[in-house]
Amino acid sequence: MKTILIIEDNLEVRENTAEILELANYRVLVAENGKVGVELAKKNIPDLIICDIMMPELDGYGVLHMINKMPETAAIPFIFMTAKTERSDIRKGMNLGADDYLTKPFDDIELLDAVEIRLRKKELYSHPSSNTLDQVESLSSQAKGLNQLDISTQDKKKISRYKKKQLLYNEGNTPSNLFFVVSGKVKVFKTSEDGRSYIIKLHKEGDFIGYTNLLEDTAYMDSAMTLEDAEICMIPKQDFFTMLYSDAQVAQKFIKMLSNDINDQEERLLKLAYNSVRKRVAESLLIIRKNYSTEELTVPITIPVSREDLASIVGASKETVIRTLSDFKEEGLIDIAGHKITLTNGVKLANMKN
Amino acid sequence: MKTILIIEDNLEVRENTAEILELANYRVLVAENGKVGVELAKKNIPDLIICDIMMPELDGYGVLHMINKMPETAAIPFIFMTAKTERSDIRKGMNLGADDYLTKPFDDIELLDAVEIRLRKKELYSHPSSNTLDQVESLSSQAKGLNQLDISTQDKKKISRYKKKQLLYNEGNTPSNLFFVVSGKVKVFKTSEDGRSYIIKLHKEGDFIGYTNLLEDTAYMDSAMTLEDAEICMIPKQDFFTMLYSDAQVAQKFIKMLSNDINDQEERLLKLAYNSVRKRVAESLLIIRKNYSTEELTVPITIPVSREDLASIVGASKETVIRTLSDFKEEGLIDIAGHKITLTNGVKLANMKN
DNA sequence: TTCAATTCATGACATTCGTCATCTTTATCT
DNA sequence: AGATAAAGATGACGAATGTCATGAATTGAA
Repeated sequence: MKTILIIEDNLEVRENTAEILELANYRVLVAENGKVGVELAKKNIPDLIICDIMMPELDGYGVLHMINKMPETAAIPFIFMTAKTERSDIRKGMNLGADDYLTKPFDDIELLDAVEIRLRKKELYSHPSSNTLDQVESLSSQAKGLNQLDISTQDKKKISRYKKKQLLYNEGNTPSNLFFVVSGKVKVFKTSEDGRSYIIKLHKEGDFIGYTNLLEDTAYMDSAMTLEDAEICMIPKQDFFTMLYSDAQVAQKFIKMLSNDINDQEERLLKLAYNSVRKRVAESLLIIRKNYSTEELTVPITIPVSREDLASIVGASKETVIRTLSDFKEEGLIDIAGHKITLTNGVKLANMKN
Repeated sequence: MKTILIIEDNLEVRENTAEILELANYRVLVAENGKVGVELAKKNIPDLIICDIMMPELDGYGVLHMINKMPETAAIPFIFMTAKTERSDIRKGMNLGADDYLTKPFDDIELLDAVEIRLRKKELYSHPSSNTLDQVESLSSQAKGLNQLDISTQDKKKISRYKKKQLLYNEGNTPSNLFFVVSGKVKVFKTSEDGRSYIIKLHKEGDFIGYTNLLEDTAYMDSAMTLEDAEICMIPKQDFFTMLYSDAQVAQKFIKMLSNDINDQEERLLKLAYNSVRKRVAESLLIIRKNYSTEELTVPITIPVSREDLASIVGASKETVIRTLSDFKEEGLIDIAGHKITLTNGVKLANMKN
């Protein structure tokens, strides 16, 4: 959600504007004068600032000047409001570096249009498409293709067949291969001192496994086990590093994968900390679903999962998870047939309240 | 030298404008209609476009639309000219994403001011100044050594001072800087829908902040706030990527940091899932301790921490955490004086059973 | 310093969740 | 297919944790 700061001394205009923006699903901060506004901007780093020109204490031009001066706020799009439609006033604002203006009175559409276009523009500038970033981006995706090509053509012999519940590696092992899943599902999990395990990640065909410890050059801190019969391609450490050092795009690709993993884990930490088991079970089911199908949530999908594994994803005791599943079944959210669970109402599962 | 493209059907206006800009030492391209203008823009990628609205073939709005559509030209600042001073015409241009406008007739100063400010604005987002480049050089060379980074003596000017409880960035913001902590502590946290927050990581002097979303090129998924007065060095996105792509060692360093973060988070996930609050409180205290001192566990260390922040690290309610602290105090593990907690028996805290 | 605002601390109570025990169903292996 | 092992389901109960309310202590601003 984007945050917008409104700086305006007139209560009515301020509240009115705030209301419109809130209805449009922005987070809105308000300040009744320039001084407060600048402080708020510095503290909260909004995504956009709307500021009146005529104000006591510190006028809009002053605010703009200060915003532009501080590096942390200089890049925030700035829209000023003015009752004066005189050309020179607007000109002055634009020449100070404002990005747009609104002449009072303005209606909802004008406001929302201006806000939206400036937010979009900002994003555009931050993601310039002709710079190195994008070049690397495209090269990287090419590299991805090459990678997988290499793997599939290079050495078919190196593909190992694993049976259900076979370990790829165990906590404490020293990494000597990068794993690439050709087919099948693999769980990566960690076990605590008292024997309980938590599934860090589920992998499906096309995923790489075990790169963090390889990259860090440390022993595995988790274990990987197949959930079903699988074909795994093992890329020797040596080859992996050769690839990594010789091809900058490969490095970029792994950097992106790592960053992505981190963000996923942050999300899970937050949810693990504060969501109820009920909600976590629902989300875990959807996580597994994603490993089996890319269909829309409205399509019922059947997933095979042991209660034990599910509990290890949820981070709760097996019994509690089973009870929750029973509840879901009664509520018509899922169907249970043996260890197979059919998600009949994915939408409701996704919108589960705590 | 900056290149400016003028798109204008009227010969006199076109030549006049071109002349002024050439005198001001810009390289000028001219097009006599919208079609030619778009083609020229695509071929030459100017630094700024000035375009008349009323034109045969393809009018200014159409040009702007096409410029915005093509990724290679979308980020070029666009100033439109109009003889009409009517509000709605200017509005229409701005809403299409123009960056500024000129109303005809305009004089030299108006033109040059507008051009200059838009070029400067653009630069703010995309181009690294030579100053910052130098700074990155120094950061980068020090990063190689993985030694303590000390830039405080080198470039005091580029360091921003932050007060207690100031936001560096907010969830949803678009990253445009990499942050480097020169001094002070910073918390990175995530807030759930129902307002509770979880502290993902505590940073101290010498840490980089905000690299994951920068690397992934996505909006921030967490927020960063100072815990005490701090000095933060901001490295523009562009510079960061330049450094990353040009220097394999820097890339390696970030890869290691990312891998390390992942392993830390895995560990926290496991503990959050199965450890008691009591144990998690003990560990959280030790995590904070690590941010304040590298002394042996046997040495008593005093840490300042609000109960709220502590609860956000533990992942439990504030009251529960406070109760646990009271227990610890009774057991002689810690001393409490205001919001300061002294870890008198770090060893016992570290060996806490569930 | 003094006072107001915030933060800390604690009690009472509701709720969630884990544990253990037991029974039922499903999967696996000849 | 039938035997046997493994996994799933459910009840009873207690411990852990969250919630709300209230008063005490601490901090920060004037």
